[in-house]
Amino acid sequence: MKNHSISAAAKASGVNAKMIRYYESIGVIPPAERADNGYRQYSAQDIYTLRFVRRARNLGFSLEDIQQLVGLWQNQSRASAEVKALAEAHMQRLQAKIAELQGMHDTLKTLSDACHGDQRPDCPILQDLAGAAGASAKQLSCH
Amino acid sequence: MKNHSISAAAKASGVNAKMIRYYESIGVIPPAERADNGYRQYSAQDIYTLRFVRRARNLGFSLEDIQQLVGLWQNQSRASAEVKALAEAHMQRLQAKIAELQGMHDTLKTLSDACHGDQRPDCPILQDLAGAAGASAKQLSCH
DNA sequence: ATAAAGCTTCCCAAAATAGGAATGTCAAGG
DNA sequence: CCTTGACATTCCTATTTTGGGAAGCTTTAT
Repeated sequence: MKNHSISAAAKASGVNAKMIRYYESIGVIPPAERADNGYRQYSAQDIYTLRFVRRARNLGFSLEDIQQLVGLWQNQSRASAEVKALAEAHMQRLQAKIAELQGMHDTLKTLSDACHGDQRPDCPILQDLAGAAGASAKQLSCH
Repeated sequence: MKNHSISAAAKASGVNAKMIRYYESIGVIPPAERADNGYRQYSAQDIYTLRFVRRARNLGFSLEDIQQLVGLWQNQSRASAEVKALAEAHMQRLQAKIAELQGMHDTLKTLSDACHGDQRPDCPILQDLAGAAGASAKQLSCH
């Protein structure tokens, strides 16, 4: 039964109505059926799919990934190995990103700790960014 | 002496010529002086500034932040406290992002470990994304 | 009947980077 | 002197995801 309006589907799924139309337009979800007046209609199953998309977004999957995942999810005969491979690839991307951010943080921490943080203009953070010689500058140049 | 072309400045600073023009257009760096033929000219000091921008980008500062940092950097009388505050605010953002990504990773790891990853279509990852009841689903709904 | 709310499509914006087109300038070589 | 190639300029377009808004139609409620 396709009896939910787009705003009802939005509320039930947690996906903004604007985003639902966008996801449809780029093919992440199949085009919604239309009522006689042209309004989009959503079934409970459609809303499950939307919730699926939102959860995957919350896990940081790109819409491109999600398009694949939705396809696998709606395909009864898909192999779980495919899904696992997608998940593991995404985990690797997450780990790389985490390591990168951690490196940034550590470098900033070193610089910030060395900065007296008062009214004097002398500041190791800016000195380092300016390319002054020194240990932390070496760290930076490795990026 | 402003005697470097934009491509020379790009090579020396590590900032793409296209990006140099973009940074200038949005005011991250001041407008370059022009030679008689209209070409941009860069001094060694200008190139230092560009390198400064690149390093701050490598540390993940937004161009908005960098615009402030460049201003502070070029201002001889700025207080190091201002710089330190910017750096610490950025460190907090980094930590929050790291925690978020780590949470995503941990959730995916739990799901992936539970997935047998073979030819059978039964897959806990998809089940969870679909909103099936269970511990990991509860985790997800907290996002 | 009229007003409010909801739906439609279409346009525009953000941030940062990249690619290309059209045009102009400079230096070297035939 | 002229051509060629490299480099410069500006302007347009695209990317990704989300959001804001306008104009116009439909439904619902008063």
